[in-house]
Amino acid sequence: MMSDAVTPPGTLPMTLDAVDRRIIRCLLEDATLSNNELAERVGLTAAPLSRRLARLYGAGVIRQAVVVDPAAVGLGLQAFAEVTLNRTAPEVGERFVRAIAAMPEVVECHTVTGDFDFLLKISVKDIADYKRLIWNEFDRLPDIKGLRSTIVFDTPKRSLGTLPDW
Amino acid sequence: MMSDAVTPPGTLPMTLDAVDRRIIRCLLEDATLSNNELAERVGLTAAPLSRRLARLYGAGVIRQAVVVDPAAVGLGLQAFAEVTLNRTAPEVGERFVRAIAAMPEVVECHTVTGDFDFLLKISVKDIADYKRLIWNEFDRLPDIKGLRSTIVFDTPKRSLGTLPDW
DNA sequence: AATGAAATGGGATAGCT
DNA sequence: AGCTATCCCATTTCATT
Repeated sequence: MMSDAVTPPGTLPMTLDAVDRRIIRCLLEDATLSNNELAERVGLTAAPLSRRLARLYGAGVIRQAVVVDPAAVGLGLQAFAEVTLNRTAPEVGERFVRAIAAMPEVVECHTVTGDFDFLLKISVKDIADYKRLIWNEFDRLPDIKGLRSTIVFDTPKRSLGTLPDW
Repeated sequence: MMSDAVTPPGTLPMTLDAVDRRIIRCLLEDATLSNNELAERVGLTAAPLSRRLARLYGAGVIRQAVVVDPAAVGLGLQAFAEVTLNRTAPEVGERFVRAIAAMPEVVECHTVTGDFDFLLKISVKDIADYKRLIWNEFDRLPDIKGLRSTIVFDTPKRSLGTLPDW
């Protein structure tokens, strides 16, 4: 099979071969693997593996992260908010993005197609905290035409990364 | 201020003090920090920091992860799908969860309040790939009453973890 | 009980074949 | 890519407050 040349953001195009993909797969399954364990699993020795890893990290294909368990730090409630703006001018959207950038409760902000403009993912302590966020923070923002909240019960599936079926 | 006792999933309750929180904050900002750098930033030496880290990882408060840049591996399209089921029996939902668990394109699945049952986050190559997923995979599933797609233009904010304003 | 200093052990990486 | 050697980093032990 051919290796597709792909372009990480802000970097040069990079070609991933089958070994690179196996490396990524293994790391997605277990990010705590040592280079020796990882090398063994992908059928390599430590040195070339180390070089490949450096390439992948350097090109921005993968990056290390530390994930916090929300409940463990007192964030018991997740929600999605569909936001519609009065888009009278181009800078309305940019102002909104700047505003939510300053709100730590807003964990993700996507601009989307459809009958709303932004889909936000929000992480707060509890329902009271969510009410405070909506009433005291969002309702202060200008140009918000509509906001629909969807509370998360639970999350039966979450995979930090995915790969096409190579 | 008091340290709240919190309960990571499947583990014993754990108390996080101010130093723990600073550690977590620093790691969220930069997961590649060495223990020495991290120790310096939180005002500790390497030894006690190492112990605190072991505690945090052991209790499941934080965990290491490797994040893949979707575009870099050929996944150029993100979407959200709001799914409504014919919930005639309790096992309908469970069957659905099992089905989407086998679909690598479904990166997240949340059960939610509101006028749909599941919110899915989906990561695919392009629009053609998305059509294939919806038409060939989802439309084969029984009990799906409705599905509304929302395509992501871009993601102006994404923070892998958040902390309450301690 | 938790910190800091020092030593030890292991893993990651660079040079070479 | 593999082997080897080096170096750096993480961790453990111990003394200390």
